[in-house]
Amino acid sequence: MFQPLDPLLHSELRLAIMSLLISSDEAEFPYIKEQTGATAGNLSVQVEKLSAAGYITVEKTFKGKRPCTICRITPDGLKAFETYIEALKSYLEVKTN
Amino acid sequence: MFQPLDPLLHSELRLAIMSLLISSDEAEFPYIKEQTGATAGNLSVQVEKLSAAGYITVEKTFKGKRPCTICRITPDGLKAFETYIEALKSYLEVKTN
DNA sequence: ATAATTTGGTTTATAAAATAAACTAATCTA
DNA sequence: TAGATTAGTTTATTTTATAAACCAAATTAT
Repeated sequence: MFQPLDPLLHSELRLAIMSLLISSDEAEFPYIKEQTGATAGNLSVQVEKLSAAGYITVEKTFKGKRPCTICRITPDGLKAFETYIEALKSYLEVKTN
Repeated sequence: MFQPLDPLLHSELRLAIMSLLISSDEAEFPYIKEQTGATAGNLSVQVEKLSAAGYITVEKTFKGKRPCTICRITPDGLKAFETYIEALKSYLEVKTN
């Protein structure tokens, strides 16, 4: 009937992060922060969770002299996102039986 | 960019309850319990939250001698559900800009 | 008849999650 | 060189989800 919703993706901020990374393939921490309106602390925690799950990679590099954290979606992350959307449909479609 | 997701609906169980009520317009507590696979306790709590928000009504009646709790969606609930789906789309569509 | 079981829940306690506040460290600017 | 800004992380707090424990009535078995 209802397919389970991946709890890692069923979160407003983490879903927004994944959505951004699907669209832009790679994004810097401050950009994600600006686009999502999240606080840096919250974003840091959620990025770490997605990274720990293998849904995104986090590269810590430099942009000139300043630190620069770049996030990218992984194939696993893309797969999980697609599965999540499919699962969501089981909640959104009107059942006829 | 991203539209906020009504936290009352952005919950696996509450979303399932709302989904059932949209499809069947009216449903008994044990039926919802069976369809969602939720425990009675969890279901009771989430039904109460939806009821407190005015998204559903809860009628406590009897079926023969046994108590019977009937849930129905309200116009407000339907509206909120539709708004939630629209908001979700802002996370699921691939952005081109 | 009464003891055990089932039905239909509610209340309460616990575990997990989201979020913000506080903090660190380096760089830029006045 | 003092203050402000950037780029985050860590930690504490609040909120939420969930299950366990509980209650009451009805049904079934002994």
